[in-house]
Amino acid sequence: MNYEDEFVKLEDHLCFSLYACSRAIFRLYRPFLDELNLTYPQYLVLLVLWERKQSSVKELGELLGLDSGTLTPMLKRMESAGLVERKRSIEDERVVMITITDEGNLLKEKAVCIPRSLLESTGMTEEEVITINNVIKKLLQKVNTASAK
Amino acid sequence: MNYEDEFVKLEDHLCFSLYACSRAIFRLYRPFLDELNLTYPQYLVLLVLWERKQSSVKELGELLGLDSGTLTPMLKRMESAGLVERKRSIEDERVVMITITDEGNLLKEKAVCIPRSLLESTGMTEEEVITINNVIKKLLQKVNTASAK
DNA sequence: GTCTATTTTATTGTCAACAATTATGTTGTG
DNA sequence: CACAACATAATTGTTGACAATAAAATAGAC
Repeated sequence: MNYEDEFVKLEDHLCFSLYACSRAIFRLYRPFLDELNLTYPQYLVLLVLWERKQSSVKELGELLGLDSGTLTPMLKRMESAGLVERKRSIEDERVVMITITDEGNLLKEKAVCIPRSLLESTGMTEEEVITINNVIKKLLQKVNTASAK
Repeated sequence: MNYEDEFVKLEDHLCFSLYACSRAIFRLYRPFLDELNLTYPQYLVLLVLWERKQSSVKELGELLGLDSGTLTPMLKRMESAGLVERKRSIEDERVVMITITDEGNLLKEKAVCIPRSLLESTGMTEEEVITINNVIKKLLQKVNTASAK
């Protein structure tokens, strides 16, 4: 059977499955993140900053695959929530450095249990998740290679 | 090694991989969909309507996992683009039926080659894609079961 | 050193996602 | 019938994505 003979059904589009699945997991995260007053993308920014304390907007964008049109307003919201600081670099005034605050660091303690809670609520094993993640990471690489051309 | 010992890095979060991958594939679709003046979510709506000609907003929402706050404005945009019609059902005036127009149907011919083009640009085989899709579909089911509780 | 090209962030505008609420209509129970 | 419970869409407000553009600073070429 050929891809084009019968135009594929919704559920047979890999992109749709990924899109639906990503949003479905967002929904699982929400109750946990609500307690920390975080959105999922904000949580991702903190994941980066918990590791490295500081990052330029550009680096964040590269890591998360987001551009300044997304990050700038988001980081400003996080700044007014007291989670991060935004300061222009002195060496190069084009770059804006994002630094995590003490308050932002405190959230790490509360957030550290979230992945495990979610794991349990789906009834999956750690190994399963790692296996699937490896599949997706490989796919992501292929897609990124394709779009770079 | 335990999940919580070292708080996992960005790329080890399955949710992040899915989220990043979904957006990366959106980017691959964009040039093709731009030619049809469609966004990816609009393309998904059409995928449904190319199969069944007609659907209520509620059904669309269940199939796509989107609520009326997302669908209503989107369907209105598609209506003013001439792709669909919105009409309240006579039997039950609460439901709004979405019907595809001739113009909307015409797009199917142009869209039918998109999945294959994307496949080729990633250099993946049809089997690979189907395999990954099955993994994601299974994951989606587990996640949806978890959030239903 | 000056001019041009490049880098980096910010801004603007459009479209999506979704929670919370409202409006309207239907169904079920007494 | 009347009234409550429920179902369906629409609306409103907030946050994200991202293209396109602008603004500012730096680096490179000559």
